[in-house]
Amino acid sequence: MIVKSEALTARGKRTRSALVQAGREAFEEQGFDAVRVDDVCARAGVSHGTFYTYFSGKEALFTEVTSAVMGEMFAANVVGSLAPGDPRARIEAANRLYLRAWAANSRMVRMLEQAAAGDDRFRALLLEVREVFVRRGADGLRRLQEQGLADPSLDPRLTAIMLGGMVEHFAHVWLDLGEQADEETAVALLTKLWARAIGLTPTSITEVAP
Amino acid sequence: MIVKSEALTARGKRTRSALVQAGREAFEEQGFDAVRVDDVCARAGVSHGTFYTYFSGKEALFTEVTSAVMGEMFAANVVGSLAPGDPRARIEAANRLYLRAWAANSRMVRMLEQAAAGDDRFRALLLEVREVFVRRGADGLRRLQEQGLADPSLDPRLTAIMLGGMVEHFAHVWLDLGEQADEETAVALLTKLWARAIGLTPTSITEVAP
Amino acid sequence: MIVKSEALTARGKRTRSALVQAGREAFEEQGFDAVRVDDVCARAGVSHGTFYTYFSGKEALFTEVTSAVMGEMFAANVVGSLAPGDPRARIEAANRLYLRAWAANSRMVRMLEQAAAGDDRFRALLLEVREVFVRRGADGLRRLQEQGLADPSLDPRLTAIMLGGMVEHFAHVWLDLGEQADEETAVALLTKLWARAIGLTPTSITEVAP
Amino acid sequence: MIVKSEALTARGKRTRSALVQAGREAFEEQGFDAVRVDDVCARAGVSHGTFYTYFSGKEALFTEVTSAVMGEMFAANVVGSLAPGDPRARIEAANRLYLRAWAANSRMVRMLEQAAAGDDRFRALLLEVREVFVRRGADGLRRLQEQGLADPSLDPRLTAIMLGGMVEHFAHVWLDLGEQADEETAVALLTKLWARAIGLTPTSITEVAP
DNA sequence: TATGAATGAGGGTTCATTCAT
DNA sequence: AATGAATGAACCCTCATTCAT
Repeated sequence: MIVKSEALTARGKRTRSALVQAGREAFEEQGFDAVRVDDVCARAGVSHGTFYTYFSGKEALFTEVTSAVMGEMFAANVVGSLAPGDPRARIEAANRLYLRAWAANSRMVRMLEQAAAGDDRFRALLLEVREVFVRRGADGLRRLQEQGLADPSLDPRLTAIMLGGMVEHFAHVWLDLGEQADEETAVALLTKLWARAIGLTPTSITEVAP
Repeated sequence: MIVKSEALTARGKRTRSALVQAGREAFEEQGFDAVRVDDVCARAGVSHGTFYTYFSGKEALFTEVTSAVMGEMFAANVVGSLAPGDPRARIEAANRLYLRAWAANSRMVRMLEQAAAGDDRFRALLLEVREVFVRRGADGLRRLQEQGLADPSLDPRLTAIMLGGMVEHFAHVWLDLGEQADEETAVALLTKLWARAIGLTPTSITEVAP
Repeated sequence: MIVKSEALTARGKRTRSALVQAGREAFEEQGFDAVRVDDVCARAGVSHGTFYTYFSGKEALFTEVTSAVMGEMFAANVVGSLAPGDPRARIEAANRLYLRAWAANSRMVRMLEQAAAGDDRFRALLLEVREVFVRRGADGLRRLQEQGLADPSLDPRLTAIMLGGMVEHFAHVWLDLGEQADEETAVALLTKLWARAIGLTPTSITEVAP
Repeated sequence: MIVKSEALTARGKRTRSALVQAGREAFEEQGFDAVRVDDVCARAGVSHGTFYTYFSGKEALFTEVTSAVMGEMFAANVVGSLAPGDPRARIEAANRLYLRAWAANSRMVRMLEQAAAGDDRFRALLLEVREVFVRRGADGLRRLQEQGLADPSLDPRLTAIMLGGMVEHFAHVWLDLGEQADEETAVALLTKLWARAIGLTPTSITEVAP
């Protein structure tokens, strides 16, 4: 008797999203295996019987939570694509957004990575999200190459994976492992390294924003 | 009545290392939580009871295994430091060694990352290993800066973290997530990106370091 | 707030009998323990809560259903008693009716047997129904004995139990366990065995019916 | 880590058979569904964890118990076939043995009937046992027919099913439903009914086999 | 040393029943 | 009358660990 989001009374919707929220917090704090269904229920303030009204089990909740997080990551990426300006500014904006998306979702993505090691469905979800970021990075580089602003000999996909990985990995070290750094410094350095790595030609008069 | 490596009969040593080996395989394939002590014993061809002759529990075995892996990572790093040649060649050699070290230990390091999220002792071990790599990268960069071969404005530590992360993360994407690439191409590109990112001045005549 | 059959709106009556019908089907297909109240409600097209408007619980529904079935068995028996004719024809008619009553109710009677093993109320109901059949059989035999048509040394009750059991059991083997046989052959053989077993004297000129 | 009968230490064998014995008692008293694994463990005097050392679950225990019971039924039948003497004496001996086999196993056979309704594996086991009895009865009748001692027009299989069913069913009514009767009377009546039903010719001089 | 039987805390899940709407 | 969300007792099962042999 599992109930989906649709066709729920207001009360049901409230309970369901309380469980999703509680689940997200629990997974982030403890990891998939360490989370007990009862923990989630206690956080959400419902009995454990109620849990099974909405989800078939712990894994189903996890799927729901990760999907939501991945959705946020997608959204962050879309917003980022609106950034205008000269190439360097765009790279900087992208890096900043990327770092912030990670700041919000880092733990859950790591949980997903963990889950992906043992379950192909999670693996597929992970690869799907990753692909969006890779493609966006590769497209950006290709455009610069076409405009003669970046080294045309670089393989766009592989380069995007490597430099994107640099940002993603730094976010992890920074946020999860406690490496000290402030956002401004980090974004500036990431941008400098990225720009130079692709051989970005400084547009003759690089008027920096005031 | 746990027995350490020292003071063991030959038979005891054999049993113990069979358990460590079996444990490593099991952890790599299934992850810490999914591994049951029985799995390890079955792999090692030993009865359950025997396990506790050598280890106080599953966690103790994990500690032992991760320590061994970290030791291999250290060793790889040390070997890498012997590489001679011009800066570019040294960076290339380091990247190649790094990728290979990951090829051998990627899964266990990820397990350690996972364990680090919930246990401070594992966290400390992880940070310790990471520090070795970071320091080596930072030292290398500082030397180049002193020789006037790299951009002196770069923060050595932060830059080493970022570029080292690029390599580490690529190894993960390549080996664990199945991104297609051959080692030569990957090493060449990583090296090119790394070198350009730090503003490496192409040394006209490759004077080997003293 | 359980509502009985009397004093119900038309709508209420419809809902109630939908539940009884759904319950009978469910019990026949799955057995008492395997049936969940939700199954019954789903079959009846009613929400869980509504069930308890009409029945105090699963057992109450079961009681209702079995009572109905037992009623049908009684009715079958009554109809059978109207059969006229010579003794052999009456025995044949009774056997045929008995087999047919089982064809319609076999599963539910078995459920009742099952329930009777653990609950004295069901046991009493079962014995009550059985008694009707036994008594009818014993009375029939006694009449034949008084008429000098059957072996007077037979204990009427015990004989009725044994020969009646033969018919009942055959019905079970035939219908529930899938033994191949057609009704005509079965009824003829049961009648022959029964008649001979009680030492039925062939009435010299048996033709009664017009 | 389920352990079969073979390859067990003496202690293991003791524990295992204690569980089987406890299981049999529990199933007989309460029926499959009502039995809790913990009940069985308590009866056997072991912790519930131990149960799973020997059986994969409740159903596996039930399979084991029913197999044992069916084995006893087989054995009873084999012993019965040794009975010598004139036809009437043989029928009487068979009926007595049959009643006694039921006295010992009645409850478990009913459990099996119950289980057979929902599980084809149990159904197959039930049919297999039943077939042995049917075949034995049919063979006996056929031999009498060939010797000119019984009505040759009777279908041996169907007749055996019906008369065998009479005995089986009486056993149930007698033992499970509490119908009052003593064994001697019951066996004598069953034998008389059976013999007359098949038209057994009284052998003038009852020569017992040497 | 090695064995494997025994233990029991701990966790996931089901489902009859209650109750506010 | 009907609904369906919420409850929690009751069960099944796993597995790390202990211990007698």
